[in-house]
Amino acid sequence: MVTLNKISRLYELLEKRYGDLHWWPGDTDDEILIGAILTQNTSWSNVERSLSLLKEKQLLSIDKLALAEPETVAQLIRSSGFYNQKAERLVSISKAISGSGGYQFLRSLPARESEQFLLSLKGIGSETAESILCYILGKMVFVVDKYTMRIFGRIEIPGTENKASARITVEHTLGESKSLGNFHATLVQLGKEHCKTKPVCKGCPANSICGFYESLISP
DNA sequence: CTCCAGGGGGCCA
DNA sequence: TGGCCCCATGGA
Repeated sequence: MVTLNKISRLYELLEKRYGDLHWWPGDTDDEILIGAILTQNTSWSNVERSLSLLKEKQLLSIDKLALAEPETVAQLIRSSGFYNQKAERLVSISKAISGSGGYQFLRSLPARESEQFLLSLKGIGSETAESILCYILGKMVFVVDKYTMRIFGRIEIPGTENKASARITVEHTLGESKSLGNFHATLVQLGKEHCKTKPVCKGCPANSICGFYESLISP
C-alpha cells in the first residue's frame, strides 16, 4: 500500500468513496447497448427520456429496432440529439448484431475479435465498443471517455497521454480482482462532481481535481 | 446569451 | 495519424 502507483491509488480512493455504482444503468443488455449509442456526446438525462419513450413503444429491443423505420425511431429519440444519425445507426447496428448471432455469439469470441466486429459497424467507435465489451459482453476492457482523460491529465498519470495508451496502461496495471467497469463508473461520477468545466476548472491548481485527489491521498 | 454533454464519421493534408 | 467540420437537443 506504500508504493502503489497513481492508478491503483485512484482506484482504491474512488472505490472507497462511491462503492459499487452498478454500472451500466439499464435492466437489459439491449437497453445498455441503446443507451451507449444515445449518450454519445449527450447528457444522460437527455438519454433517459428517449429510453422511456422507446420502452413505451416496445422498441427497447434490438430485435424490434432491426425491423423499425429510422424515421419512427428518430422521433422517439429526439431528446438525445443527433437523432437522424442515431436512429439510422441504431437500426443498422441492431440488424447487424441480432443477425450475427447476438451477444451470446460475441461473448464466445476473444475480446479482440468481438471488438473488431463492433468497430466495423457505423456508429460504434472506440468508446462505445469498449462500453459494450465491458458492460454487456463481460470482457476485461477499460472504457476511456472524456472524463477519464480529463482526470488522468489532471493527476498527470504516466502512460495515459492518449485514449489508446490510457486503456492499455489501466488494463495492464489493475489486476483481475479489480472491476474495470466500476472504475470507469466512479471516474465518471467524480468527473460530474468535480471536473465539470473543461479543460480545467477555474481556481483548480495542476495535479488536482478541485481538491479531491490530494485531500484523500494525504492523511 | 454561451457552453457543453458518459462520440463518431468523413474528409483532407 | 491529426485536425476540422458536421450532427442537434436540453440543462446550467
